[in-house]
Amino acid sequence: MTKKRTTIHDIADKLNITASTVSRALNDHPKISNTTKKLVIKMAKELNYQPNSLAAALRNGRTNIVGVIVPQADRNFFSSVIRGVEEVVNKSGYNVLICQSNDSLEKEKSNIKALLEAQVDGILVSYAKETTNFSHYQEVINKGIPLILFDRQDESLDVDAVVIDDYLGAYKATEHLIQQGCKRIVHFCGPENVSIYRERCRGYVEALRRYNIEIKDDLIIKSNLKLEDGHQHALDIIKWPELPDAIFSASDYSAMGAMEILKENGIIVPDQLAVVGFSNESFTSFVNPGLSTVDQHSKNMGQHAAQLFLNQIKQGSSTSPTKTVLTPELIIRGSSLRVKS
Amino acid sequence: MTKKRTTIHDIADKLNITASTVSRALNDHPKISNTTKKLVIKMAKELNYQPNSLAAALRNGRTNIVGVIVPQADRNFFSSVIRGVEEVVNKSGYNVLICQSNDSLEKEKSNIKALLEAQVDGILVSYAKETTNFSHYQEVINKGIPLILFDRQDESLDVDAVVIDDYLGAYKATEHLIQQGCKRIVHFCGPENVSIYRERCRGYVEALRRYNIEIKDDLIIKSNLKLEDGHQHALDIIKWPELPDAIFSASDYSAMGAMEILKENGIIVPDQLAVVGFSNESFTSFVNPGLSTVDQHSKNMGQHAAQLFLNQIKQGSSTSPTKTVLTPELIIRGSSLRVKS
DNA sequence: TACGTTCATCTAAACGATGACATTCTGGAA
DNA sequence: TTCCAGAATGTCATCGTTTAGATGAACGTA
Repeated sequence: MTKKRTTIHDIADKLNITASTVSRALNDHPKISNTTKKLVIKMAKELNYQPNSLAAALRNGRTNIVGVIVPQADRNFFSSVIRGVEEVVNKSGYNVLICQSNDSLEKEKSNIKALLEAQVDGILVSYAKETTNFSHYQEVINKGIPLILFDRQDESLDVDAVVIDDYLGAYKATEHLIQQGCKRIVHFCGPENVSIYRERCRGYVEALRRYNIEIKDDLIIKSNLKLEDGHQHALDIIKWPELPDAIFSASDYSAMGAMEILKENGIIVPDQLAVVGFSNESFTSFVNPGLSTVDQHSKNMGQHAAQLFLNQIKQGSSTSPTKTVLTPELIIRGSSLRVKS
Repeated sequence: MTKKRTTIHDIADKLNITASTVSRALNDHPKISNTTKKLVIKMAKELNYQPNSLAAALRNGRTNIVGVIVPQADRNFFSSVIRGVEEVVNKSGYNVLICQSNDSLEKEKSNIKALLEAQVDGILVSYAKETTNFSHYQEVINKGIPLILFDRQDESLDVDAVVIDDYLGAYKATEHLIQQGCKRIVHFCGPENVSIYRERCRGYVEALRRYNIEIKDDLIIKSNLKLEDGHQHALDIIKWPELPDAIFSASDYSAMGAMEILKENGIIVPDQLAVVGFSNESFTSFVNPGLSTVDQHSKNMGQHAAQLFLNQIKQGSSTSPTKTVLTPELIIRGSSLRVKS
């Protein structure tokens, strides 16, 4: 049935040498003669030898696995980040272990636990919306395992991070709406504990201020930013005595949800009410009108995060954490483009 | 800096017992007295003991990791399957290692290699569109590692599989179009080496036959089924001397691509041309008109696949492979619903 | 008292790869 | 011939956990 796997000992026996020589030959150690190396490699092929990475990992404390925790892998943004990470770390011989937190703190904790137990060599995280307490990360740091945050980061944690300039993205989006003639702009604002949402809100507020538009608290709607939240907010909004003339949502999903309800109720987007989302999810280009949004250069972010990890591995724990900020890009589509008249 | 991790030996020393007793106590071995167990567990907590799963894995040949290979993790269908798998296997103490093949045979091979090297306890795969040769799977089987195929399977491989009844899904979709009065129905047909696409094509053909509609080869368009392919096909179609009255696409993406071009060219969906896709991607409900499609009960499929894996683990390699077939569900939206007149 | 049982624990050998250190061998310099 | 340097390989302990088999203590029984 299950054949016993070949080990370096089997190879050694066949060639009348020792396992350590085989090990060194396979690792291209300089002190092993070329003839031996060739013999070993040939025999390894012949016996269909597959290294047991567990044994190696146990011995030298490195698994060559990096763990990535994302809220949801089926978001275009996160899956692109993951692809970026893979691209970079694969080249250095690492594999990627993906976990989903479903935006739940509990799941995130258990993910961290699983990754630590699997002895990954590093952990890249975009934390859950629910996460407000970071003690579980402290354990990662204490263990000396490289930790890199991407997209969602926290100032209280002194670790490497890659983020986009959410402030700038939101500023650009809001400015664009203002330039389209909008004055009463609603903002769907995400959970306060997540810094990206605080920043997006700040960008929104700042743009209004710069253009001398009054900031009204009741135009800022706290939201969980899911599709259904968008539905609900839009249902509320259409009951207001005076309709706003734009929505800037911190997420494409809630923006989409709002658009659906608006359409159902005969409110014309963008003429009566312009909409801008955030993330450049793939569906934003499918819908009609196309949903204006902010692209986050996701793959780039993944590559950056991976590079930070590799740097940490090389240099040991770096002196001071590196915070990389990428510049987002405003993508203008039909949902916010008012016909000049 | 990096503190040395506590091992069972540390616990043993503190309590003046041996490591083997500690190991057994932690594993709730029946021959260990309750008092010792309690002491060990208490001390383990005190020293913040975290088992080294690598060592355990090396010793007993099981890693408690299952590998899942999907073409693309950001497809709603696949990410739901993954969630289903996770749900089931987590309960039995397994973790899930996700790999993406990007529909490339080479990447798929390297994924398999990586999973084997990581010594996963089982592999669940939906193979790449490019995959026509299954020798890399043979190695998995030879090693005695449980292999389960989902969604995309191959009859030549004698392994457990969970699929939906693609034939039935396609039949229902085509029948629905016929009942809406369509007679010239185009089919976007995926690569022949992938059985699900063969089956979908068969369902399409059979429905036409049953309703005595002539099957015309030039209405069956071979496609890679991406968004861009849909664009291209639609561009071709609108140049035909006689427009078809419906498209049944084996994928939501190519269906979407076609809809975009049709709209741009002023062709009204569904009145002039009805469209049905396949997979129930999340965007299908966002677009206008909503895209009719076939739901594949993805989470259910993941749960089933995971269960098959667990069964194999329990029973050793099963006598004869189990093929589970789930029933798909036709979801009718605006893109295929013609107003009765 | 001698002996078998049972229970709780200990001993020691794995699992497979690695690397510091020890050993052997070769050729060349003194 | 002797000695040494350096190249190539061997020895052996180690990573942390698990487990078959050995050991020993406590108890009951004849």
